[in-house]
Amino acid sequence: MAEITKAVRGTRDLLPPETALWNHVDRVVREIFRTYNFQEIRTPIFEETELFARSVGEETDIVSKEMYTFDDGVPAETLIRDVWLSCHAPEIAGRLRFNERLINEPYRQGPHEIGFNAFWNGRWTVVRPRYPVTSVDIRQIELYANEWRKERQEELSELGPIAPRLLVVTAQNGLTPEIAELAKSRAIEIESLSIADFEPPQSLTLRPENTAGVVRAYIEHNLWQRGLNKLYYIGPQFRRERPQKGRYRQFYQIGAEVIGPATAGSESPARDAEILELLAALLDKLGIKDWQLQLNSIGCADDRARYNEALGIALQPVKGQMCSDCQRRAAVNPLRIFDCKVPADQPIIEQLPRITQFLDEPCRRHFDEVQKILQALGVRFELNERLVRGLDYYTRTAFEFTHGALGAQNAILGGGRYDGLSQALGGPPAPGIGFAIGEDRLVMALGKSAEEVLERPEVYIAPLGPGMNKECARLARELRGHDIVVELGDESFRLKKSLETASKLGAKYVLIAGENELSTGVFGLKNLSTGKQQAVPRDHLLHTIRGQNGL
RNA sequence: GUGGGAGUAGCUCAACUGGCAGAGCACCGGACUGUGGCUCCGGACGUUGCGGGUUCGAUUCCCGUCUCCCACCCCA
Repeated sequence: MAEITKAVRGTRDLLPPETALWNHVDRVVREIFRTYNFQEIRTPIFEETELFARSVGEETDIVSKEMYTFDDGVPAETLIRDVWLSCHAPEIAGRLRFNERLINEPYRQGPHEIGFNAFWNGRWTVVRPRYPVTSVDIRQIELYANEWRKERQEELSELGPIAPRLLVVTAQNGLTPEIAELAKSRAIEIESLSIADFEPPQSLTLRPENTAGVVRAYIEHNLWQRGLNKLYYIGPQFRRERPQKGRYRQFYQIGAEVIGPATAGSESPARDAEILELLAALLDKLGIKDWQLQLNSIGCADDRARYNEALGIALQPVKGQMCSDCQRRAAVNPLRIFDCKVPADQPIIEQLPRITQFLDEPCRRHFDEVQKILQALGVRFELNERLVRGLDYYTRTAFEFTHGALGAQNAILGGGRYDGLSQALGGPPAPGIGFAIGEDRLVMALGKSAEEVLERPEVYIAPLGPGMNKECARLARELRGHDIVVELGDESFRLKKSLETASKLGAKYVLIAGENELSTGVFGLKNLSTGKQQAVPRDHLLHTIRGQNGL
């Protein structure tokens, strides 16, 4: 068996000391959220596929090709116990498609659908027939069955002989007289199942982002009854895309959502400004310099509809001169044309209408107000009329924070308002605004080394000689109980080795504990940076270590 | 999914047009039996990403494949 020695593509291990950096970020982030009165929410790491299709948008790349989706219900480890021949009526073929890899085109043909069913671990699953079958011909069924069995002789022989049977499944729970007659004439045993025996599995997806999950939870737990909800999350997300700088298939996001009934102020521009100011404060507190806030409004759904139409008309005469990507975008998602980096296209793009020209009065006022508050707060921003958002649920305010050190993937976080999302998912009206920070990229932008935030042991205890481990364990327990970081050596180590190790670990003190010290009750405490050593009675150890911490 | 670059010791990297796979750092031990950093001496360290081909001989050339990096597509 091949050894598994590598993390799968696009995933990675976060190792110490780098994890210290991540913990540092988490700590700072939680502290900021605390002062803005946000509370943590933790949603499941997978949800029903439908949730993401409905919120993120069926047509987005995320949903159409970048999600980790799987069917719940077909056991990964299966054991063939019995093999059946089957034919089922076409109207239930859809219900049988619980394993896409096993069923495909051949099932779509003919008046009846024919295949082999295997009873695996107490569940029915379907084995793809090798040829399209166009009619119920028992002779044909037998032929396929024999071929199939021949191919799998080795696995099947361990299971003993298999009785050929005909499995009939129909929507009405029963055999058609035609099939019954055929089976009888061939002396084949018949088992009849109803459609209810084939429960379609649930399609699940590893979350590609967390806003959908939060809004789902908001609806599920009637969170609107609390008024305004200010929620944050930190956790892994999953996207099946080609790895690149700062882009992993399991990546981490820090995000927050402000959501609630409009009467609770959730629709107010004050919320937008508060979120943006929070982010500015957060980046500053993390010591990230040189960030830029790009701001735009993409209006409400109506504005966007009118704008899309105008954009389409404006593109009509000029799109032929644009790059092939843009021609494709013009057809699929015209807004994305503004992402184009091809120099030759830029003059054309400059001439296109801008979404800001199409904002209705409330949207315009909202956007103006956001800007005014930001100015009052001294948060610097740049209007970027070309900033558009890819996900379906966004409305009005859209923003990104970018950072120079991140290569082509220069966005460190992004977000915006999503006033219609709750209703799109079947919930109550609940305007909201949120953002998500790519934590992998945030850590990259920190410009700080893990060593700077790594906590070093304060005391290294060096037991000297046989029998000293016991006493030193006691000492360690005592010090740790007083919140002192202690590393413990071993009585077999020579003192030289202990000192070396302690020095490498960056410990402040070495506590020397040999037989002499034990009998006199006075221990050697050596300061590794000054090289000075003093004799400290056991009762004073804690006090001495504490007292010198500041030095 | 597409294009380009790269993969050699734990890390950073050498190895000429194909000829015994190396250095620095790190690691372990000793000099020094209870006093670190400096120094000296010694030690361990590899399926050259994986698989195939050409060759007397492949880290080197060819093909395939995997992974990483950079960019595209796209995106919080």
